[in-house]
Amino acid sequence: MMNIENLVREQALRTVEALYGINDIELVQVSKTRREFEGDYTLVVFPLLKASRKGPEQTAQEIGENMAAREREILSFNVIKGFLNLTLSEEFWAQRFGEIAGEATYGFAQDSGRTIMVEYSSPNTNKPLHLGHIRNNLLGYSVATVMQANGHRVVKANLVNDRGIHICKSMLAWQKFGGGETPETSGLKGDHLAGKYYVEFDRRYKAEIAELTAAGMDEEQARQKAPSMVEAQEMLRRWEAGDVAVRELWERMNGWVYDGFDKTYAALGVDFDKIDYESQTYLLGKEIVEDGLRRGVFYRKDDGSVWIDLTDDGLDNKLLLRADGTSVYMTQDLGTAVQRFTEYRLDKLIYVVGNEQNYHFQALKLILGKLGYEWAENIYHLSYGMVELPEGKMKSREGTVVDADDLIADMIGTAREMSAELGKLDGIPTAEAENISRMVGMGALKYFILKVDPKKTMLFDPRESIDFNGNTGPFIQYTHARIRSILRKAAEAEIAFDGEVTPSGVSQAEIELIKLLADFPQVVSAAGENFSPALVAQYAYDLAKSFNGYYHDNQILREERADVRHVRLQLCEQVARVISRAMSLLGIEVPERM
RNA sequence: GGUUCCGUAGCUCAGUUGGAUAGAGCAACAGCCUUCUAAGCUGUGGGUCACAGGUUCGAAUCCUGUCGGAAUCACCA
Repeated sequence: MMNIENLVREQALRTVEALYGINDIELVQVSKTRREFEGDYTLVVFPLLKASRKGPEQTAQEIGENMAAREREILSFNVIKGFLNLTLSEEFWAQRFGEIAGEATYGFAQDSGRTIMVEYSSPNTNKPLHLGHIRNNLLGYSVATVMQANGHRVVKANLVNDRGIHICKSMLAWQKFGGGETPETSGLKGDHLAGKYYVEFDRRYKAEIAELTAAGMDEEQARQKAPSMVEAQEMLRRWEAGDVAVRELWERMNGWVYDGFDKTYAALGVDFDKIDYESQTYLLGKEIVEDGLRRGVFYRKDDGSVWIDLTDDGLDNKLLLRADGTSVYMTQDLGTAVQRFTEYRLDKLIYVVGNEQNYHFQALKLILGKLGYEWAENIYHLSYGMVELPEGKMKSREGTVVDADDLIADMIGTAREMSAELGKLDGIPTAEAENISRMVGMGALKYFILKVDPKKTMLFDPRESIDFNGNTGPFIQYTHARIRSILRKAAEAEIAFDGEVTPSGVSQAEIELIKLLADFPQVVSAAGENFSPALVAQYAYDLAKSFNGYYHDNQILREERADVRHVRLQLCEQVARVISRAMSLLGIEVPERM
């Protein structure tokens, strides 16, 4: 099924070729006609004037007449300034609608044979997830789904940061002040429990620094000499040495955290095909560094540390191996990248990581390129903006973080209250009602996050909370539920509406919706090319919005002309289907009723 | 200071890669439920697209500069 814009474009090309000898498709610009003008597609004639050697109106008129005569899909045309507005026939739209309805996987591309890895989430195991992680997880999951819809094989990867000084801080504080507290004894979710002791560590640590500086030590030194920090570093050394007691504690606490994360992931509806742990991968990359040294891509300083000079590329010198031979973040990222491309024969590796790491990924890509890996260009850093609060950035130390679990519970709670207030779920069994509240609450949250262009910093105001009216997830879900309700009623009344589309039942109002339905495959492909679920979100909203207008102005079940009713019901079914599909790309479920 | 990104209505965001009179939602105001779900629909008001140049038939979009904001430039991850 060719997209209509291209179809019209080719028709226009045939005409201008015959008229003016133009055979450059680049000069043939076709776009959708703006709402305020009559027509479906518009040819911009300005680029053609040089060849036509006539004024804009005259050229447009001439092309219009020729196209209308030549192409049976073109019903009529009008000319405004240099714009040729073309109207396609109702038969054409009816036929296109039939094709859309008949395609089982409408909107989704054929197998591309390409494999794409999407790395996302990648949490630290010392504290619970917050709103920033929510954006990461929803984006990563949605981008992965969009890539699948574009026909690619997708590997969703999570690289858990399960080792390091931050984990030791939680462990140490728990060991000293925890009194044996476990998720079982206190009822606290495991990740929150670890977070509690991370905060406790920080509190003690700060107090120690204050004490030391008061005693005359300078701040930098106090940070290093504070007993808590000394102990935490000692613990990290013992961890690296494989100390049994430390490892046991580490495994125990991380186990609690994973149980907690699993619940949050389940609530968010995200999942992974491959979960790696840095404790397993952090030694990767050392031989790559050796290789780079041999080949003169890297250099060694007198102290033994290894570096690369990226100043010619506008960056700085970058450390790859410490003087003591231990690896840094970059070292292991080089190692994992090589491993992933080799193991999975990846065509693309997408890192969903916040924009605070732009520099790192710029360097990573450059270094891999300099090492001669030609796939380095297939690394893409999907760099998303921070989620800010009205007061500015979230700071865990100042307690201004919006906790993921709290927010999820809030959203579902609000959905529940709102349903009760509106009486929407009266008479529905409790379990189903609860499931609907969950879908709607999560739909509101997910849509709120995903409708924003990933690279932009976005603002979340907890006081105003997330809306359920207007340009929101629930609005779209509501439209779907409403349509499903009509379709249920049609089934009850035993009104059949399958089979061929009858062109006589298609008129302007229907065509407006069919046009939108026809856009869906391009939206999916654009979302893939731009790594932007926001395009899908915007589309779902436009479609729902349009349908609501249509619904308001037109009767469906009560329509008396059988052919018209037939088409309208088919249209309902297809709009519901495409809404549901678009929302599924965002990881948002749509209810049958709400 | 270098690099990257951002600046569109009071607020939150779109703007299909250069096209026509820049669009939604929220908030405000005025309407629409004995009729298929009012979490809906319709209308009103609200803009120097940060600013200044440039490129051209045409610029919110591309280029240059200025101003403002964010991130980053760690032997942290």
